[in-house]
Amino acid sequence: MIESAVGAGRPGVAGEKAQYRKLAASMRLEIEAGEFGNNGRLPSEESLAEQYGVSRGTVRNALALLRANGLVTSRRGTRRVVLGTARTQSFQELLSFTAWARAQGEEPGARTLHCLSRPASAAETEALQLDDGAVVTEVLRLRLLGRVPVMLERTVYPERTGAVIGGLAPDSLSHTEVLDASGAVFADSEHTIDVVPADSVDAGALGCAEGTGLLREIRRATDPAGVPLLWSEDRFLPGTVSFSVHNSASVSALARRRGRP
Amino acid sequence: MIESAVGAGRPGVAGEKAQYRKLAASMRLEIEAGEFGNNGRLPSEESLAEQYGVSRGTVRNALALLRANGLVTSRRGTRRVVLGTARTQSFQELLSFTAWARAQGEEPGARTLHCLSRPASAAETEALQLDDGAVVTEVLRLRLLGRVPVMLERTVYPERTGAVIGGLAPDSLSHTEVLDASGAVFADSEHTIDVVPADSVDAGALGCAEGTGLLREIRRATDPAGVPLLWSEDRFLPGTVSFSVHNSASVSALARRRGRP
DNA sequence: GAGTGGTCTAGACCACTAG
DNA sequence: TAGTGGTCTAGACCACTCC
Repeated sequence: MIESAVGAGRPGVAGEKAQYRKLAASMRLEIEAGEFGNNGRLPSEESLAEQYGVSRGTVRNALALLRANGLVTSRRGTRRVVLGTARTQSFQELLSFTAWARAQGEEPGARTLHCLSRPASAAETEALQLDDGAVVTEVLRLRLLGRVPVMLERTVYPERTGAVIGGLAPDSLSHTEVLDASGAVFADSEHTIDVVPADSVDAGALGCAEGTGLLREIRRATDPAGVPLLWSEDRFLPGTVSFSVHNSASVSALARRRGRP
Repeated sequence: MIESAVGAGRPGVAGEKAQYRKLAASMRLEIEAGEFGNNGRLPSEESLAEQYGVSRGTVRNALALLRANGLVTSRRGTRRVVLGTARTQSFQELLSFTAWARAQGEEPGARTLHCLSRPASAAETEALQLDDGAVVTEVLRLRLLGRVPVMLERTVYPERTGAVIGGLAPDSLSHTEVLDASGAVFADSEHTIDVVPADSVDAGALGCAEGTGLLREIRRATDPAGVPLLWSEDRFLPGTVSFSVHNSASVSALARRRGRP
């Protein structure tokens, strides 16, 4: 085949998804529709390739996606098995409380308790990769589902992103969406989860007793170049949310650590 | 190249790792040693391929591993950037409290509070994919680091694995290692994390007040065929451990859920 | 022994970033 | 415009599972 590989590198139109992503989405629907049954076996890679008119490599890319999301197993020697319908959230929903709430069919709410600019602490300088003496914007917000307080959110933005956030109305909902629209691109995030006793601020805002164990999520998000975009500490009332993670022997993104973060 | 692909499918000796895994491990060391600096840029895929004498595909496999573990970014157009040294744990350490504790340089301990066989509840029948009326083995153990109680672990095994566990001495440490040795293979696991108030059993065993918020981790592990191997609920004293997860826009294994699991 | 997924190669074109 | 990662193809051999 001297004149091979003519139609490769398909995504011609900008904004069009890669083939393997479309394939993965399509297979995801089939799996969720119970096409192969629960604990059913998928067709072989080769037959999928033929069926969809793509190469085996593309099929494998698609399956790797489903594998990472915990939808199917994979092992040498036998066909893949359907593990279940692990509905993981989109990256967007994970970063934005607003987007997440809406996807759950709930009404998200926000009440800004304060929003100020100040010099970064040593820890923040480290976490956000700032220069010494840099200024950050700190926003403290109470987040609601319907009218029920659920979470207290303390977010710290570096100067550039902080400037965008600082000018917003105190009742505006999604800061993440605003940043998105301003051109910021969220690419990676690191989440740390533990329990912390409510202090007096937490207790006052969330309406719980001081000392109540709150579910804490610390997030740090970076753009595609690795530049930190925000750092945030969310404290959830017990019983309001839980986090779930899928893990496989081949790729493990979860870690347990000693003590507090 | 008519006589190409002679040396493909390398792993000749059983137990030998794939090339891309070795490559990933090697690059991981270089990154952790600060070879490219923090926020430094990696060599191009092509130059890595040449340097290590492998194809670009193999290099990409290796880099995908590092990417999933949050060590490097990747985007079209520029070289990869070092994100940091996200020391994620091996799958083994994540499943076995004993293995984890030892890797932290701590002395793991276990005290069996009870171990019994009984009919599975409806929820367990569902989670472990059992037949109606199946019997499970439930083990309740207090786990320690040094002499300090840290966690109360309630594990439910289906009949087959339970038979292996049932015959162990009450002070034996790692059930996971025993199962491993018995031929069970852990391939996937699903973890759910939230906060739960200590009940009287928790309080008595862990030495905390009733109602104290405990960090709860619910795990379900399956073998490569998707067969459930165990279900467990661990309750950690506050401040003893935290969990951390890495996430990227391309593959997200973390989800936030409403309410308790 | 047949079938299947895992690994590897070689080569191609494309989209994007940056000088 | 050159360099780089993303996507896709075609083909090969191997390790493993199961009949």
